[in-house]
Amino acid sequence: MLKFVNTLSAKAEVFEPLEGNHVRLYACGPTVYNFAHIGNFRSFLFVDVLRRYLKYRGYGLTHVMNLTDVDDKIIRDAGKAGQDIRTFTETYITHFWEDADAIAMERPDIIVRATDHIPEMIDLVGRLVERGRAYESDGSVYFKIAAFEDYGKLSGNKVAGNQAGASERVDADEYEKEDVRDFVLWKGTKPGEPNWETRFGCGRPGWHLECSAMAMKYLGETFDIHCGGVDLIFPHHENEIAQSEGATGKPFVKYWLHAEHLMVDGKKMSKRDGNYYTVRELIEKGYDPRAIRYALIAVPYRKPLNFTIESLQAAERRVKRLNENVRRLRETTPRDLGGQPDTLLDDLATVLGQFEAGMDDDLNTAEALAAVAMLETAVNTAIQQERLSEAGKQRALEVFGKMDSVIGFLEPAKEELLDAEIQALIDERLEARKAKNFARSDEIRSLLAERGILLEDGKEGTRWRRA
RNA sequence: GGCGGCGUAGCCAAGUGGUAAGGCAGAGGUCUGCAAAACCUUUAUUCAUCGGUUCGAUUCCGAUCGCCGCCUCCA
Repeated sequence: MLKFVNTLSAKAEVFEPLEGNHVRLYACGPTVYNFAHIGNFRSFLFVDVLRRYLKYRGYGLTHVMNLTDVDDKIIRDAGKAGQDIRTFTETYITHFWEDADAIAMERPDIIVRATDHIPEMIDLVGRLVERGRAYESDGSVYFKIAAFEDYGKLSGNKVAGNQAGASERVDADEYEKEDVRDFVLWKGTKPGEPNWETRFGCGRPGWHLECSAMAMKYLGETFDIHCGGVDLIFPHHENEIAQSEGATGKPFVKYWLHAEHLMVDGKKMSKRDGNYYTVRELIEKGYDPRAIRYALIAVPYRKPLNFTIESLQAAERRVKRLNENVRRLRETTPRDLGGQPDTLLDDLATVLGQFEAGMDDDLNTAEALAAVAMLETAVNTAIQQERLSEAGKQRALEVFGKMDSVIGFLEPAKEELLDAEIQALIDERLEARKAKNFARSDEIRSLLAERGILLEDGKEGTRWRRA
């Protein structure tokens, strides 16, 4: 039974889609003003694992992700680059997907840009104004928190700016609000900023508004799951609830799921503090992208993850071993067990059960990965003891495939052909080894190495790989 | 100040009211022309500390210490 810890209740709840077998999922995407760092990707990979597991469990899925392509930092940095924001953000959107592809992130079904949804946002603002939950002031439109009783139900935070000594900052706000708690829906135009002409005047959308408008456009006024990082709980998601429920009078989201932060050296990784790694930077340093994926999902999503190069190196060894173990399984010739019981089949069932139990438990990837490791040991043991049956081999490959549809660490099976000359050398070496002619064997090994082919001798024969 | 999270072996980490999964690293062994890989064995009398509840707590309650996050843009 699939369970999630819902931020709304702070409890584990059994997952039941609102309608039949179909899940509607919204996840806040990146603000595309720079390269996303691996802390951002931890959050996106959590959503990736979630979407993969929902599909694994047989659910239909509509997964929407937004790209915030208009905000203060985008305007600032596009200005520095001398580009319009569309051109500027296009570059980082491209880079975002390059990184996402490298770490095997599946694409959401619907990917939307904020600037393509201005009419929907204005429509939402209109509904809030009609219901008395928003007001215009000095060219901007604000949400009136006093008119929305449920404000704070997600975060437990009733009021923004309640830190001791916060009054100065609130007073310094450049917009004219009736109440310091109120937040801006539509920002009145300012010189030099991109803006849209609307019935609420010339301006641009507030950040929170974007997600409410786009989520409801594609998923309806009430949908199943909304994800994001914990730092979005307040105020972003709290404000989304206020805007959406304030306009529709209906529940906005059934399950809110939030990923904890990635830390580096014990501190939250962030662009502002400069203590961050990007995916491309780690790849350039030679780390395996699949290992980056492993390191980012190995710790369950609701726990802070302290990222270190050591943890990445450990992940790299694991991913390499996993791929080699699967390759060994593919290459091993099964045996006839001669009527002896095939205990591997029992082990496979146990291990798959643990994998699913772990994932069912609020996506406990640590437990699921333990199951993967035990699967590897069970298979290797069967091979070692020469009791891998045809049925066992097929089932083991199937189980690896099922697990990998969720975790995504396996390289696709490569069918590489060797040229005839190299194949002849490998064959000759095999003969030399049989004849215990080790001098010739080593000589051929060197010849092959010069051609970029490395040999590895194992119990099941000699394997080659490209250097 | 308000709200919330965390503290398990050298490191990462799961987990439970009934006596500690898994991974990485380390040690020993099997195998091997050498090596690698693989497999086997081994690595926490103990789960930050101190109290309490209980037949029994790492797991529940309270206190203390330490670390982190949100309350301003943030994944």
